[in-house]
Amino acid sequence: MGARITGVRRAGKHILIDLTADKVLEIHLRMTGNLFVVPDVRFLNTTVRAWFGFENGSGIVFEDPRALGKIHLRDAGYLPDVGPEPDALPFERFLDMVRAAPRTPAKLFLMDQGRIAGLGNIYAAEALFAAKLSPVKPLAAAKTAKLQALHAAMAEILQTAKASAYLGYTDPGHFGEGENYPVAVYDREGEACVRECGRKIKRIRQGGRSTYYCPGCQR
DNA sequence: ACATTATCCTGCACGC
DNA sequence: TGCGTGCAGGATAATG
Repeated sequence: MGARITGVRRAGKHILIDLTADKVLEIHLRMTGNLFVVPDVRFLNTTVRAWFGFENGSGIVFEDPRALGKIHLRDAGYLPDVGPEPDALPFERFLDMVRAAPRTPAKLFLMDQGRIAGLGNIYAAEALFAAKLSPVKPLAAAKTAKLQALHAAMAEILQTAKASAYLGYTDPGHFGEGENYPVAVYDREGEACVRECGRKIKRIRQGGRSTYYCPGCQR
């Protein structure tokens, strides 16, 4: 289309590539999507869903085995409908959000991108475990100390996550090894709680997805 | 107006 | 061995 890239930004899980002609390329990787810079766009594997070629033959490749990712061409000024990220959310404002959702289960509260951006199924579970909070109870019922712990845990977990994706591909078609996010509860059903509280991790369903938590220390 | 469920898609783990 | 089933993820549409 003859456009030039003028900037690259991120809002929550949305990647925003500013282009000339007053356009913005919005890319959401969802679960298995990934972006690569390749030296030659003539050689692409079968899981490549889209590619953007540069004048010299190199390009950006959007690879996504499960094809759940999304790409949209937006007008300049477009902003995805996501709330602030944890590290940009003052605790008092977080408290206001909590009080505004007195009946929403904690896990669903954390996963709503319109409220707070960045926490998916895995990190929401990890944040609640870190703060020793039940995934099914509303946060409004929790003590302030635990909410402070949760507030800090959200930012810390996402910071760690950005440095080492739990389910990232290091190469096209190959799961990353060794750099995975160190999960404490996610996908550990039946295993002993890492806090050695004597209980085993349970799995329940919330909003159609699996929630893992320790019934011993998350209350 | 709210809450739950289905849908998209593919690969893999599982049971028989 | 192979086949069928179900599940995983995020966001949204559709249904209750």
